Amino acid sequence: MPSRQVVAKELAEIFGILAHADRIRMVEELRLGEKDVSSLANVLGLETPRVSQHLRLLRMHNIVVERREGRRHFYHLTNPDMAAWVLQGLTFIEQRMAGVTKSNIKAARRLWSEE
Amino acid sequence: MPSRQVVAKELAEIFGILAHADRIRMVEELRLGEKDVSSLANVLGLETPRVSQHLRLLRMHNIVVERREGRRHFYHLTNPDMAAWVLQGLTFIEQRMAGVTKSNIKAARRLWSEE
DNA sequence: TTATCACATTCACATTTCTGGAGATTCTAG
DNA sequence: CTAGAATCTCCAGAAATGTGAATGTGATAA
Repeated sequence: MPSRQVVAKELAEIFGILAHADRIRMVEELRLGEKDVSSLANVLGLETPRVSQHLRLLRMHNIVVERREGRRHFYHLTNPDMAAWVLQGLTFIEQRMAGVTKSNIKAARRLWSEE
Repeated sequence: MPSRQVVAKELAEIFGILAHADRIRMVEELRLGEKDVSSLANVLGLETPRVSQHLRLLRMHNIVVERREGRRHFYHLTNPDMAAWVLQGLTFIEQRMAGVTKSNIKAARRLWSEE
């Protein structure tokens, strides 16, 4: 198969994994460093099983890395730059403006850019 | 709904639309300017109905813009920067290396970076 | 050691969404 | 009207989602 097709397929897979609001928020929550499952669940307002399943997917695709400490499982981004890259995608929703106010975008950009 | 959730949902939608190898290749094919449906179909080795379907999706989400000239429909990227952004995603598959050789990635990067 | 709690993962299942192919339909130029 | 170009419709098979229940593990106490 031509390299373009192979690579496009891989890219599509990455996009597919990030094609979920919960997982996007997880990537952004992990932008500054590791968090354990229950903190994530708490911050995102989700049940632990769901968070765990999302993490499994992210882990299987090497987007996050797990570190165990006692009974807690900490996760961090394999490549912290990914959070910024995802955030850059906001550039392309500003123009569609479909039900998304600019203020919402600004707010999110601000929140996910804080150190 | 908190702005972060709203924005994450929108971002997820963009990612979802790009989560298809054909559509990624289309975005890259359009990086330098407009093309009509049959040229796209030809370049990508797909049937026109399928290309048209993909374009419909991209159009509905303002990722591409249509321009008609006679019986031909030309499409171009709403924001040409998107092609570069998508290409940047390659950064994150280089580390996974799951069945994708580095040479494939380099080749694709080269091809989709040509002017 | 055993019992128990806390944290996390996995399983099973109903539901939803995505996909891709074939054919019908619309639209336009000549 | 005719032919070519592109789009739309329909549907069965595949994949992703979400929820609750069940199962693992590590720490802690008796």
